[in-house]
Amino acid sequence: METQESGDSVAQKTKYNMVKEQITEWITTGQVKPGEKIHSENELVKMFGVSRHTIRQAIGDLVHEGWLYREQGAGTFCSDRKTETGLGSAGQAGKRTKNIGVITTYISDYIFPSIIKGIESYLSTKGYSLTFACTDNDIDKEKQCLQTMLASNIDGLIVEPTKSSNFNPNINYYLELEQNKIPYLMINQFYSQLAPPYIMVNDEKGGYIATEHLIKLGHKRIIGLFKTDDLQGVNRMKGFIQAYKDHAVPFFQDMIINFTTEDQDKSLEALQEILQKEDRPTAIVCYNDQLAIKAISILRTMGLSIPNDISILGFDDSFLTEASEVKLTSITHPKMKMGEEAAKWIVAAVEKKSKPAPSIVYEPQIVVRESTASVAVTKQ
Amino acid sequence: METQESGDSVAQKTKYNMVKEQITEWITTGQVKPGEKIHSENELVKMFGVSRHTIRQAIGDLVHEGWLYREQGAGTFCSDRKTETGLGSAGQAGKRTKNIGVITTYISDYIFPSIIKGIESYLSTKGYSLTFACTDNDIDKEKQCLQTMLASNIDGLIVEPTKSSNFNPNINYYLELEQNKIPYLMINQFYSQLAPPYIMVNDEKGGYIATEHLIKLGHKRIIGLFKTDDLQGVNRMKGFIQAYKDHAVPFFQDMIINFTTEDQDKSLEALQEILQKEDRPTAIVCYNDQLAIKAISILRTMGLSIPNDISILGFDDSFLTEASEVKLTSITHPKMKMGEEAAKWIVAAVEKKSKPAPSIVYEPQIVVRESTASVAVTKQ
DNA sequence: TATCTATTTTTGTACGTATAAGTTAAGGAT
DNA sequence: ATCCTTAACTTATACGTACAAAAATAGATA
Repeated sequence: METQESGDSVAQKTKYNMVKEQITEWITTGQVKPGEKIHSENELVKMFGVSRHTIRQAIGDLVHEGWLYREQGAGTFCSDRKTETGLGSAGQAGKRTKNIGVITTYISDYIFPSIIKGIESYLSTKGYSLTFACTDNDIDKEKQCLQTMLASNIDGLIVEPTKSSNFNPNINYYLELEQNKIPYLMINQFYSQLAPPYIMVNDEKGGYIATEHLIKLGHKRIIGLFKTDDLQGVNRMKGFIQAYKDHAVPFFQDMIINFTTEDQDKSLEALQEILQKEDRPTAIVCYNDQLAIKAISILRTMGLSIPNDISILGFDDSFLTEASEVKLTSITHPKMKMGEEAAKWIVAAVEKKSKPAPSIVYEPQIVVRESTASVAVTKQ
Repeated sequence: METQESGDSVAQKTKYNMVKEQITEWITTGQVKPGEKIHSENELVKMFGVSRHTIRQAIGDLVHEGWLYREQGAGTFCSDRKTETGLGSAGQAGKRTKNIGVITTYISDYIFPSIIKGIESYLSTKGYSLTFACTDNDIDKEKQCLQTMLASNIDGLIVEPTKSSNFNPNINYYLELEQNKIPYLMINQFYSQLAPPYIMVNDEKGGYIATEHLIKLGHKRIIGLFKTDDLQGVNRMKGFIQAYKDHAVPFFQDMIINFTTEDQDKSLEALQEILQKEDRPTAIVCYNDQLAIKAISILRTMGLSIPNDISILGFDDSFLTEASEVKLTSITHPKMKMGEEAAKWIVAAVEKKSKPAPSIVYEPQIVVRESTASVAVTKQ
């Protein structure tokens, strides 16, 4: 054996160390840039004339040291490891909390539990814990939530924006997150002032296909109930109006009833009034299933039958669509899947600081059940 | 239909992950203390019946995560990574996280969002953050949740026990909490092996008054559907039987249909069978509103009218009681209030370590709606 | 007793093989 | 052109083997 001297703080002359040195050289000399793919394991096996096991050991080390990251089935990539050069060697000292914050507008409401379940189920498989807060759609409470999140040491944040259609006074907290290099992701809606990464549903299209469905069934007087303090409601309303336009159905301003978090009940009163008029509408598009269920309850007390007298349609395709006797036609929302993908996104952003990972927009679909029918059946 | 599945994957069931879990368990439960040597690789090979490669992969991961360190020729040792958690209680330099952990069995299910909302709303007023995890009523996942909680620095823990009627193998984690002077509180149910502080509903009384209500309406053949893997279901069943006894109504064993988390659907099939018999029951007591709604759906398909042909009754007085066309008679559950009081209790326990603060038992009440009626109206 | 030596134990490096699981891209059907 | 299936590619897991290097142990010797 001849490996005696060699001064050695230069890392022992093991094969896997030589591979490591070569790969780090590629990175430090810029031959491989952040985000770029390096050679596959099999290629490296041939290049270095060593076994795959040795290559994997080298790459595994470099992943732990922050030089590279791997994606099963895709390849091994160079990471943008400028942030934590110190932590890599320090090791122990770094507080590896593995903690993701989640802020939603509501919790007890019907689709949020599914979203959170999706987030939680993914995070738990990755050993992350989930710190949760909700704003009750109140911007003061959002500020408080953001402060709490910043005080605890979260590695990433998933936010559902509060009152996204209004100006948001808490933008500076999000900028603070950016400064601290804490990635964040918005779901369902986003603050246009920020241009953040987001995962959401194409709500405008949802509103469009919902309304189009009714128009194609022959309806001409369709009422829309929309929430206007978040972008989901505003976008659904946009699609609603667009469908009217595209199909050349006469549209009047009083076919839309707007409401906000604070005056939700008044919208139902307004609906009741309109239904008592002479030429009452033949269909209703509701902001979501929850509102639709309430509307159905009112329709019942008024002695109107669904869908014979009037068609009604909700959003989010929640379990409520099946709870009522008349199964509710609705527009899909990924819910749990959205939660999972949001969690996946944020973990990826936390672990490999380089990857931008694009925003996601889900295309909604209509699920036709019993609550909508052709206007032909009704008296018209 | 509802896209439920796919939520599981308990940290992926790879062999090396199982080895990792076992070793981290030794550490978190204090069976191996910092500086102590763990079993050698060859011993672990025999213990787990896996190859040395697999053992090395598991240990390698744990070394990178900071749980262990290795010394060639000497062995593998537990590292003293308690620097952070230890400091937390010591209070040095005051990084008061003010963090409360919450573990529930479910999240998307109907009453849990309300409980969590109650907890969150109180904690936020006190400046605490909430770290959340759920077990899906699976003891393996409960173990994982407890590990994650112990790894992050929580000041207190609120737990809804998983499968509380069975023996629980994770007791040692709760004992570890006690050793670390981290207060915890159980809600809805509790592990009798532990005698912990708890906040729950008198479920036996709930089962009793529910059944008594039906008996007083003249029903004599009342079916009970109860979940038997948690104490809530078992206690409700106890009350059910007691009511039969006290009112001297003939009781037969086949008047009870039992089910567990895993075979919930079979109970509904069993119900359907019984309903097709000659002397079919005139009333049904359901474990909770969720099950009652499903049962109602079955009754509808069988052409049975509620409450004329059959009375039905649920538990928890959830929003589901109002969602259906026939409003559901149910037994109250404090839900959000329970969450608030649990949060209040745990914050008090964290801030003034002296106060024991007694356990709380809520007395349930019956809310009579339209789904139960006197047997006189029916044919009998 | 103290010290050196040989043996054993334990981790480290390195090779081989096989199968599973995820991603991507090409090709075919609609 | 669009959607779906298939195949090829890539990483992930898991089994096996062998030998090297460092430390601990036991035994022999001074």
